[in-house]
Amino acid sequence: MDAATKALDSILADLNVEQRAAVGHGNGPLLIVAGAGTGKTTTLAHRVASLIASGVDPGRTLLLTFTRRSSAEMLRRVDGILRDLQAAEGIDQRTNARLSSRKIWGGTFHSVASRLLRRYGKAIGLNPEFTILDRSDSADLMNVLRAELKLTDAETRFPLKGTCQDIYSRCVNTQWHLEKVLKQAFPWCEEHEDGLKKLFGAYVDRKEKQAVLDYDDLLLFWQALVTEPKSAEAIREQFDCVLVDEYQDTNTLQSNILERLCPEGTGLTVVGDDAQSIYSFRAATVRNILDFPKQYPATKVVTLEENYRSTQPILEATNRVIALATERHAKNLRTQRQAGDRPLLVNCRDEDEQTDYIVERILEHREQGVDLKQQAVLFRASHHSLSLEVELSRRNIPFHKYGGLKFIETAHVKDLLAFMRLGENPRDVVSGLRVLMLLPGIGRKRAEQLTGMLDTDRPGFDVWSEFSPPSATAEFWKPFVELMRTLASRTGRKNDMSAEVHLVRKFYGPLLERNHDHAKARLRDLEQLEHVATKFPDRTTFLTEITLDPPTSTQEMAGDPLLDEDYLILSTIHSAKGLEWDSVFVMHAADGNIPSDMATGSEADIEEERRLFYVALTRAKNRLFVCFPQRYYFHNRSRSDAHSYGQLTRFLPQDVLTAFDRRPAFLDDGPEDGSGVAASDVTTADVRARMKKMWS
DNA sequence: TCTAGCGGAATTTTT
DNA sequence: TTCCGCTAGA
Repeated sequence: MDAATKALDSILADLNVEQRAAVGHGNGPLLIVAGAGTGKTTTLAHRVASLIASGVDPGRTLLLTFTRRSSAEMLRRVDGILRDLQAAEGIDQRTNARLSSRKIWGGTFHSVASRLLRRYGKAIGLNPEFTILDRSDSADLMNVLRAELKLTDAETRFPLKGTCQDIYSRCVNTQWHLEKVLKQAFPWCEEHEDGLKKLFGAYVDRKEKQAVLDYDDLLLFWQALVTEPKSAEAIREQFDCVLVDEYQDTNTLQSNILERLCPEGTGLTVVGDDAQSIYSFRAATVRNILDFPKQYPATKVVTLEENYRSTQPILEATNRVIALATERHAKNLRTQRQAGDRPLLVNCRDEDEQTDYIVERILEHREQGVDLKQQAVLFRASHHSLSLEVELSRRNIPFHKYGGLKFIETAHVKDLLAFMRLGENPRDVVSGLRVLMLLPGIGRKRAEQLTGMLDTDRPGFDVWSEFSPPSATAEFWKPFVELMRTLASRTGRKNDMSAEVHLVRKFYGPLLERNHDHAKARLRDLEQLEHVATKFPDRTTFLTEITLDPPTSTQEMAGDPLLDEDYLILSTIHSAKGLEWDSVFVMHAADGNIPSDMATGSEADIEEERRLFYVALTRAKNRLFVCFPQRYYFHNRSRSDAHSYGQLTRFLPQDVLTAFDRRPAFLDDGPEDGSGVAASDVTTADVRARMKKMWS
């Protein structure tokens, strides 16, 4: 055995048998079915590291992850392993920089697509200077076209812009015909099939004219790139190994790209857990992972069942929850960590009591030495945490919130970015219209006229100097055109991005105060954006990254976080995927919230909500709390105490509940005997709730 | 042609 | 409660 092999062995020593099998597997297609907390990241990182150590060129390795955050984490782990390896081999890293993850192509499907398209796009006739529309931009464009095509007659109630966007996106990502998509997912829009066809045709044309791509285009054109024989070969040539994390959340289009990238599955590794598939609303299909072995008959399947995260009592509960799912790769998670508290189902009288309970427990844990950072509160929908946020602020408990409305989606940030996008790509009419309509005196008509003037091949914004603005616009017009010319002149250069944001901010600030409430807070946001911009080398990178990978929490924008700072985590369950904490609180575990009322249309929807609940529970290492408010007040609670009774989530039926301890939030509080409420949940509340349902 | 104001509708998860 | 689209008046 030579030194290198020995070193590799010592690195693998910490892994279990299955993990080692996955890491050491050869070049054939590999499916790693990794249950929650079974060391999926560790395994994948070791596989990447060992590939590199065995001579695979990192620059020819493609690592596709679900978020930028997980990509960074994965590469960090790979580097750590490689460093250990070199130390074990006795190689000084400074003299041998060969083993490094630096050149790996890592990122999300979308960000990798954007890189590839900027490099090879020409081969399929794509202008590599494209700018990217986010979801709401693309809905705005739909809206413009909807009006142009006169599809908006009040009588027919044509679908709203967001719905049009959803339908279009689903067609692209499922690769189904419009008719089938409408029938399956949007039956109430079926009568508009012809109009939608017209709309989508126009949408495709317009995007081409404007040199803009939406999220779906990034994947669609990547697919084209690997289908077109000439470019396909170049791209396939580029990669020896392709590894995909969170495979259960990929869609048909993505699996199709992989198939063309790795014919027969050669060099392809996918990792995932069908029990954690929670993105079907984005056209992800759990079939991808379930059918992978059929798609690539040579597939080796490795199943990881040894859980390193949670205690046995927690695992007992989560196993029971997922056992009720209808179809899945068989798995039964086990752990060596026998000791620990049983998970707790906490009956709260109402939302306020839920908030109080969570806050008190969290503080108590901190007293016991568990950092806030090691505790998380999870919820189905972003707004579920609002009252908790208020209480945390009141008590001066710092927290970071993940998921929900992002900083980047707020009107003022979108406004500011629109200036820069227009500077980058004067053909980007959506940004053009947005920016122009900010100016007083300019509405839809004049904005359209002005963007039309840019349609010529004459570069820059000179034509706008010839425009004589209405009197309301007069004072803004000259500085505006000046600003746009400056921005245009900076295109394609390495630039100080914060200076550029500053330039726009100076012009836009006064307009913001005219157009929006809470101007002060919004202006502060823009200052933060200016600060963040310093990190980017040029405008193209800045705009691309901020659209494809927006900051996940508002606090993340506030510059470098202090490492020693401690804060509580609040997160939507979706955004909590792949993460773990010592203590986890799942709040609002009532039917209607989990599963969400919005997602109980079909059997498949409900199954996905079940998996979502499962994902939430499996984030916990040592302590798990499921909170359930029994009473929900109606919105104007100051005027009346009208309320309805919630029912415990249907994902915790009696035989699953045996794995939980049950307890009221506060034992000796309130007029009623609290323990009575806790002992049985079949009370008049249920009867009344059922009666209410009959009439609603 | 723009904008303010009114009434009705919707209300999740995200690259 | 907020957001969207439409209408009427400037």
